[in-house]
Amino acid sequence: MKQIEPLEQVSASAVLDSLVMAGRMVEQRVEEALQPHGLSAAKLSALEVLAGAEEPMALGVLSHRLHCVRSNITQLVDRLEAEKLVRRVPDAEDRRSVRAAITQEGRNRYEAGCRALREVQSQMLRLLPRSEQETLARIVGRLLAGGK
Amino acid sequence: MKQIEPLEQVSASAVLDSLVMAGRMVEQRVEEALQPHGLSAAKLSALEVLAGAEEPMALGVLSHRLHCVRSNITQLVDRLEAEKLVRRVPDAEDRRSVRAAITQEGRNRYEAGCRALREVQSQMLRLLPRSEQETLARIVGRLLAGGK
DNA sequence: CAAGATTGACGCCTCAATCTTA
DNA sequence: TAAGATTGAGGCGTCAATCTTG
Repeated sequence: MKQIEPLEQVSASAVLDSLVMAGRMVEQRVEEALQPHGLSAAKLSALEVLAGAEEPMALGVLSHRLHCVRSNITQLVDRLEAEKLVRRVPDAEDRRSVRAAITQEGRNRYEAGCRALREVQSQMLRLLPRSEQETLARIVGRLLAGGK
Repeated sequence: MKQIEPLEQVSASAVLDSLVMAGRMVEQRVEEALQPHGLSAAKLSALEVLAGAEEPMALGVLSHRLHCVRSNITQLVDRLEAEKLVRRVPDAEDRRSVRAAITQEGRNRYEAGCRALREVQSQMLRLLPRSEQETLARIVGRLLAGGK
């Protein structure tokens, strides 16, 4: 007879691997949904913050809001500016600072991107009954809370 | 009185956002654990496949195993070769093909990386009781199965 | 000096174009 | 022609070094 195997270790890492794969799958689907609109998740996030702001926002502030490093924003805004979705405006009060202002074209693209995003999101959520969505949110929330 | 708000849409996207964040958190922790050993998740995965193979493996085969594109492997193997963890060897049978062979140094680093990986994995899994690990695996599995 | 932003270099991923061999 | 791999360009992220301004 075959010995019972100690599956804990292997199945344990499988949970985390699946979690990572699922996260990537969601990201992938979002990127695909945004692509026809000439947007990416990174660009949409930046536009979302800028669209919700009252005035042009300093790049340092934007980097905090997007949980990334300053130099990342420099390049992201470079790309957004090249597509005329955002404009760099000087800050009169602090001449070290550069602010990003969303353009009308930026707002339009942002709205279109949002619709595509909501579409693909509800499509994915249809894969899970409401109760499992709540369970997933709870478990993943605990994981995030525990993660340093 | 304030109207009851339709929270379904916002809370729905929050589940997916949390899922993506959790996946990234796991990846982040793995990268941090591997960094002291001069490894990344991408490098470790490649070494894992090569260490488990009987003979040097064609780069095209490796790219299939790692679910990525050929040119990605070209560069990944470039970096692994620069660190002497892998060697490119010509294929006598098909001179178009290049095979990657793991070196002894590669095997040593792979073993060290594996230990660090298991360590950080069990550390993260301690955040969830066994029953929730199983629930998470089931739900995430359904999501992965449904994702095209 | 410290805080803004930028630059350059790199990791890791993609795609399109190219080169060599089957 | 098609199948191997590579190259070049670009997106998105990091870090270290630099430049300007406070």
